[in-house]
Amino acid sequence: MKNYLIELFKKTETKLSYLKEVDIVFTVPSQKDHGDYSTNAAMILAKKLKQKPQEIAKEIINCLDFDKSVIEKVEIAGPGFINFYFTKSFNTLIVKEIFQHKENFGRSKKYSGKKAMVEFVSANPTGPLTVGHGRNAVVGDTIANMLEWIGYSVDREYYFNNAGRQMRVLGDSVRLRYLELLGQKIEFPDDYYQGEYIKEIAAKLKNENGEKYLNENAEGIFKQAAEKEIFGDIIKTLERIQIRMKNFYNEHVLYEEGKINSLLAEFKKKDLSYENEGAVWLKLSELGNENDKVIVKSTGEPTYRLPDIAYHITKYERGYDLMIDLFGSDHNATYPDVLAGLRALGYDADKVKVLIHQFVTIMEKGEVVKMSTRKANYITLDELIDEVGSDVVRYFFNMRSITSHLNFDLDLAKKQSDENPVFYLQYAHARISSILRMTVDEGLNPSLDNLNLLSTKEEQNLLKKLFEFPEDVLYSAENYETHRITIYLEELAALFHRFYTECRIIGSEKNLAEARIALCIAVQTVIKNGLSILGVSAPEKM
RNA sequence: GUGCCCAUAGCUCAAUUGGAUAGAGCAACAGCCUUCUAAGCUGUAGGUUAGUGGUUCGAUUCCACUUGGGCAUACCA
Repeated sequence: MKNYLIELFKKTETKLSYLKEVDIVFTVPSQKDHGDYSTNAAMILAKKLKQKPQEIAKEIINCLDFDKSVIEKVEIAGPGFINFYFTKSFNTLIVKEIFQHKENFGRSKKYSGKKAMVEFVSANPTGPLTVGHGRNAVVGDTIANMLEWIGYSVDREYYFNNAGRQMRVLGDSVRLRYLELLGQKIEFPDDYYQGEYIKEIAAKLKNENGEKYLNENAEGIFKQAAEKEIFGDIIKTLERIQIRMKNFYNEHVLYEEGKINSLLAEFKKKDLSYENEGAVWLKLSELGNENDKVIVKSTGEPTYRLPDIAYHITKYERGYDLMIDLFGSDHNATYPDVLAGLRALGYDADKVKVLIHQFVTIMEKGEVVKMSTRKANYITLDELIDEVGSDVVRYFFNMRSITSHLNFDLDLAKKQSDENPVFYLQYAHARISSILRMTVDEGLNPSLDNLNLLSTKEEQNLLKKLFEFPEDVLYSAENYETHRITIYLEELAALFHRFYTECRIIGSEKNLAEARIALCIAVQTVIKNGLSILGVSAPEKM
C-alpha cells in the first residue's frame, strides 16, 4: 500500500516539482474513518509555498494519476490531510504476496551489501550475567536480527578484558576463598566479590588440586580459573536465550598487536595529547568535550579510553558500514570521549551508533532489589530464565523502549506468567495451526482463487495490517526499536482473534472457507516471522 | 553543582518523530462456550500527558524555568 503511494507521488513529481522539496510521509491514521493511509504533505508545503494547505491538497489530488482498482477514493480532511482509501480487492493481494515469500515476507533489500556489527553484552568475566545484562543481550541480539531483515550482513561481537584491577580483585577473591577452604583464617575485604560462585570456583580448585596452589598469587592460576569458569557460564546462559556471538574480542589483543602503542603515537604526532604529572592526557576539551581526560595513568597503565578507541578503529578496519554499541546507562559518560577521539583521527563517527538502554529494576515482594555484581545481591539471568523461560525473557526485554526503565516484578512474572502478552501471540499462532488441522479433515484447502470474498470488516482490517509488516520491520530496524515489533504483533494477534470470533471457516461456503484458510496461513506466517525476529518460538500447540 | 535519560489511566507501558477525538495490557465491573483452542471475544469505567510559561494553523512530542526520580560526573571498566 505504502509503496504504491510512494510510487504514485514520485510519478507526480514531474507535474508538481515542489513535491521534491519535502519528505513525504505516509502514516496509518489512528482513526479508522480517516482512511487507510494519510499524508500531511500539503500542510508542510503550505509554509514553504505560502498558500492554504487545502488548496495545495486539492492541486496534488488533481495531479495524482491513480488506478481506480487500487485506490477507491482520496479525500481532503481536517486542516489539510490527504486521506487514501484502498479498494477491498487490492487489500486481498497481500495474501498472495505472503504465500510467495513465506518465511521471507517482511525482509527487504534496502541495505543489502552493507556490513554491520552489533557489539553488545560486553560484560567482563567477573561474575554471572545479571538481569540487567539480560536486557542488553536480548535487545542487542534482536537489533542484529532486525538489521539482517533489512539486508545487512551482521556480525555479533562481545568485547571484554581480562586484565586490570577488577580482574585482579576477582583472582584474589578466589584465592582467599581457596585458603579459607584449606582451613586458613582469612579476612575477606568488603570490596571483594562476595558471590557464592567465588566459593564454588575455589572449591573446584581444591577438589581437583588439593593444596597445590597454596602459595600461588592472585594473578596466576586463580584469575585464570575464575575467568574460564565464569566465561563458560556466560556463554551457556546466552545460548539458553538463543544468543550466539560471532566473535569474542579480547582487549588484550590490542596490546599484543601493538595497536595501543601506535594509537598513542598517532595522538602524539597529531598533537592531540600531552603529558602532565606523569600521565598522558587527551585534548578532549579542544575536540568539543568538557574536559581533557587521562589516557595513560602515571603508573604507565592505559585507562579504558585508549583501548576503546583502538578497538573501534579495528571495526573501521574490518570494513563495517554500521557499528552499533549497546550500553547500559551507567556508561553514558564514556562514549563521547571515544567518539571524539575517533573523529579527531579522521574516522566517520556517524557510522557508530551508540545506544543506551536504561536499567532494569527488579521488584520482589514489593521492594526494589538493588543490584551489584560485587555485593552479590542480584538476580542472575539464569535464575530468571529458570523461572519464566526463554520466550518470556526475550519477549519481555524486547517489549519496551530502551529509553524507559524496565520494571520487572519478579513475583508477578512467576505467578502470572500465563497473562504475559507473549502467550497471547503464541496462542494466536497455535490456534491457526489447530484450524489448519481441522480443515484438512474437512477436505478444505487454502485457495488464492477467491480472495475477493474476504470482505467483512474483520477480514479487511486483518489484510490491511498484514501490509504494514514489512514497513514496520524497516522502520523498527532503522530506528533500532525492538518494541515496535511487539506492538505490531499484539495488534495483529488482536485482529486475528476478532476475526476468529466473527468469521467461521468450517460451515461457510467452500470458496469463502478456502479463502479464509489462505488468510489464516498468511497471518500465521507473519506472526511466525515477527516472533522469529524477536527470537521467540511459535508453537503449533498450546 | 554539571551532563545524559525519564515523569502519560489505580499498576506496567505505547503513541509512526510536530498531526485529526492520547491508546494497549494487567487490575475492577457487566456479558459471551452442546459449533474450527475461553491462554479468546464484546461492553463499562478509568486522563488538566508532573507544574508554569513560550514557539504555531496544531504540542505528550520542540524551547525555558520549576518539582520529583534513575545514571554518570576517576590516573575504575
